[in-house]
This record gives sequence, C-alpha cells and structure tokens, in this order.
Amino acid sequence: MTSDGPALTGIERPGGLRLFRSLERVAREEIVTAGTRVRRVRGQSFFRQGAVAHNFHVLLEGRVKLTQLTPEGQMVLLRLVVAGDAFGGVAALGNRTYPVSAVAAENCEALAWGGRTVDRLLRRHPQFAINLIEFLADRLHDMQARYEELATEQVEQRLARVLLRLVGRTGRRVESGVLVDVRLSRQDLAEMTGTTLFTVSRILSRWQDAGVIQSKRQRILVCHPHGLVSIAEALPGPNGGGAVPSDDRH
Amino acid sequence: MTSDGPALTGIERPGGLRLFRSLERVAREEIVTAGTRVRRVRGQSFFRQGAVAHNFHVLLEGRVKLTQLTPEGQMVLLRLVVAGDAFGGVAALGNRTYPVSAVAAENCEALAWGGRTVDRLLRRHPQFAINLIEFLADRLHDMQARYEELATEQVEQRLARVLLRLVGRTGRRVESGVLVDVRLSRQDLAEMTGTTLFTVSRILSRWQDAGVIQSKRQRILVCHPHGLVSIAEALPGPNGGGAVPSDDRH
DNA sequence: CGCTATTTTGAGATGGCTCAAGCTATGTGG
DNA sequence: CCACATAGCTTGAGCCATCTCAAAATAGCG
Repeated sequence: MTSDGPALTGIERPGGLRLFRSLERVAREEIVTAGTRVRRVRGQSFFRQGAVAHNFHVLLEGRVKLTQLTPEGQMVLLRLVVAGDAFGGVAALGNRTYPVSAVAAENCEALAWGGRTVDRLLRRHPQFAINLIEFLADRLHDMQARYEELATEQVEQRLARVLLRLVGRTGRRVESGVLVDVRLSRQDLAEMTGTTLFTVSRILSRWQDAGVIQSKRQRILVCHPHGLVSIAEALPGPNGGGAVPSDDRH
Repeated sequence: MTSDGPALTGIERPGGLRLFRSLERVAREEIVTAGTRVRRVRGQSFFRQGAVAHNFHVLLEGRVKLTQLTPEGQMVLLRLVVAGDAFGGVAALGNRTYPVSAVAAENCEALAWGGRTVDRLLRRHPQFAINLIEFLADRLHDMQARYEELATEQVEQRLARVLLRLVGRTGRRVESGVLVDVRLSRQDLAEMTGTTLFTVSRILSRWQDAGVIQSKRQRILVCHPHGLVSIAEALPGPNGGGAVPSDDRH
C-alpha cells in the first residue's frame, strides 16, 4: 500500500508487531531486511502440518488460518492470524516439523526468516528474544484459556466467544453494527468452536431471530455485541470474583 | 536436603532441565545461584491464579499441579509439573498476573527467580533465552494438540491419553505393570480430561474389568499399556497418514 | 443460466451429565 | 485398639445438549 520504504509495509503500523517493540531502529531494520517477502493468494498455503519447518513468519497483509488436522481427518481451526501477528515457525529453530497448517484466507503478504537467521538474530538482539518470549507466553495463556472454555462451557457460550474474538480482531464498524470482515463458513466457525456446522447454523439462526446478529453466507454482522457478551458470560447469573492472595515473593 | 553444593540438587540430573542445555558451566552456575530456593509441603501453593506474578520457577523435587479456575468455579487441571520442568512465571516478565494456580501435589523444592532477575539473565545469556523460547514453543504445541483432542475426541479416548501421558511422566515400573506414581483422585482425572468424576469412575471400572488397569483409591496401576494405546488411537480403524508436501523455503 | 458450495431444517439417536444413594478405605480420637 | 468420621469411590436412573444423517432451499460463480 505504501509507496516509500516498501520493505516496511505494515511494519510501522501502530499496535501491530509487538515483536519489534523496544528495538532500536537499526536493529529493527537489520531484522526486517534479513527477512524475505512472501506472497500467497487466497487458498494457497504458507506451510503444511507435518512438513519440516523452514521459516518463521510475520504477516504484513491479509489473513491466515492456522489449522490442525486430526488423524481421523477432522479439522480444527486454531487461530486466525491478522496483519502484524507472527505465526508458524518457532518450530523452525530446531529442525522440527510444523504442528499446524497455515492457509491464506485472503491474498497475503508476509515476511519470512529461515531458522538459522532467526537463531542469529535472537542471539544478536536480546530484546528481540524477549519480545518473542512474551509473544509465546501470550499465545500459551490464550490457548490455556480456550482449553478451559472448551472443557467447561457449552457450545452456545463458546460460539459467542468466538464471534466476540473475531469482532475484536477483524471487526469493521458499519452503520448497523460491526461486520466480521473475513469470509468464514459455518464449517469454519464449527472448527473454531469445537462443534458441527449444523449446530452453528442453528445457533446463528436463533441469534438472528433474536436480533443479535445478521448473517449472510460466509459473512456475519453483529448488531448487538452486548447480547453476545451476556451469552458468553453465561446466563447462570453473576458469580462474585475471588480474592487475590499472594504467597510468593523473592 | 543436601548439605554441600545444595544449589544444584536435581539440576544435574540427566534428561531434566532442557532450560539449561548448551549453557556453559559458568553461565549455568550464575543462573542457578541467582535463584532462590523455595520449599512447599503437600497442599501449599507456589502462587495463585490472579495474583501479580513475581517469580519464574523450576521444580527440583516433587510434583506440582497447575490448575485454572473458571468464573463459575469449575476447576481445570492443565499440567502436572515434574522435577526438571519450569513453570508459572513467564508472566513475571511483564508486570502480569499468574494465569493459573500452582499447588504442590507432594512436598516440593524449587528454584525461583524474580522478574527483573530473569530479564537480566535472558539479556546476558542468549542461549538461555533461546532455550526458554523452545520450552514455550513446546508447551504451546502441546496445548494445541490437547485442544484438538478435546475438540474432537470422546471422553474415553481422552482419558486413555491422559493416563498414558501420566505413565510417561510419572510412571514407575513394578512387577505387574507400570504404577502412576502420583496421588490423583477421580476428580483430578476428570479435571485433566474435561469430564466429570462419575464418568471417569465408570470408565476406570470398565477398564479394570477388561484387565487393562488396576485401580485403588488415588492410585492407578496400568497393567496393559498397549490396551490404553489402542483405546487412545480410537477403535474406528486404521486411517492412513498423509503425504508431507512442502511449499515454502527461503 | 445451470452448477456447485453453502446453508437451513427436521427427526432420531446417544454420549455424557446430573443427581441421589450407598459403599469403602483411611486415619483419628477416644 | 476399636469405632466412628470423612474423603473418596461406585452405581443406577433419567434427562438433555449435541451429534448424525437426510433432504431441501439458497446463493454465488463461471
């Protein structure tokens, strides 16, 4: 999109790229120029689960789906990567294998670094390593939270959460609400929620009747986000929070 | 327990402590001596979910349960930490809050480092940072795999996997099989599997009748591990694996 | 303008949950 | 050393959220 300093497209945008936070301009430039520009059109993949991991990526433009395929052939959609996010490839450090597949959900542009390069950069720029550690810790905590949800909540609640997360990551304000600005089929939503497309369809229909959302094919408009929130937090009723004890310190 | 060079108890044991791999002896010693020795008896906690995170830990002796409590008061058991593992505390880097609680499942001994100290050590020893990155990436992939299981498998399969994992981490060979050497109630197993203690109890009874395991109160003896494996891999029948394409390289 | 992917809806089956009741080790205080 | 208290475990019965499978309606796309 930018015309000047194209090597930084997307990189300078606010909010994104926590991975480069607190790095001096020189360091940042060294890291960015060490990467290779990669493009994928909708449907192409960056890498596939099981393949030997070569690259670490940061998405500059577009959306990427990270999916995992079970031995029985079921698909699970683990994460929707948006511009600014890093993905797939800490695996590239050891000579490992990608644990997920990464498919472009729209036309995409990313930066890619080979395993050796990442290793070199991490050693040269401790702040970069620390940023990566924080990024991974966040991903881990996120997965833990979602594991907990999957283990304890019902489908309707989980679907509400999925939608809210999508609104947060890809939402675009329009007159009648917030539009989830990615093409996602009922099947995709099911794979993100741990349910079936039938159940998703039924729930969305119900929500539409209730006026909370408005859904066309592969497109969802959230008219009344607060409605989703109260579904996500479960109707069971307000339970108080707990105290916050502390028994460590060194 | 030890009288001399106590700062290294458990640290030198083979297998454990990937976190200190490839570090020169001096670096390792610097890191270890920067930590504080911490002890907890069975039932005490190292830290609690929601408290401000002060420390990063490595377990030297004992077992620690990492649990997460839902807003509705349901418990989820995320991980059983064994000697050599790091736990709870990358959160200590930012001024964050612990996302889980860590409770000693037996008498424990650990090393703890404050957030500032960790930051300093990571900057001084890039290899340490890289080890931590790999550790976190492994945890993340593990969580992703378990998320997938929870999303797609049935309770019996998941319970079989949980048991197999326990055998791998805490199993002790005895005459009649492998003993899972931790006190775990049906309730604990349910919290690890995402089900109820009733369902766990029923399934274990069935397995016992089938001669696969032998279970007393809070104790499980796996007589026929292979039986568990075939349950975990699902009876549905053998489905072929897939090819391993590759479409990236830079 | 027909073809195909997506979505909706119905009907029936069921895995696992809930709740209630009783059982059994374990260890504790008398 | 026994008897009771308690935490842990088992089992049954009924219910319900969600899955499965089938069929038809719809909407893009080429």
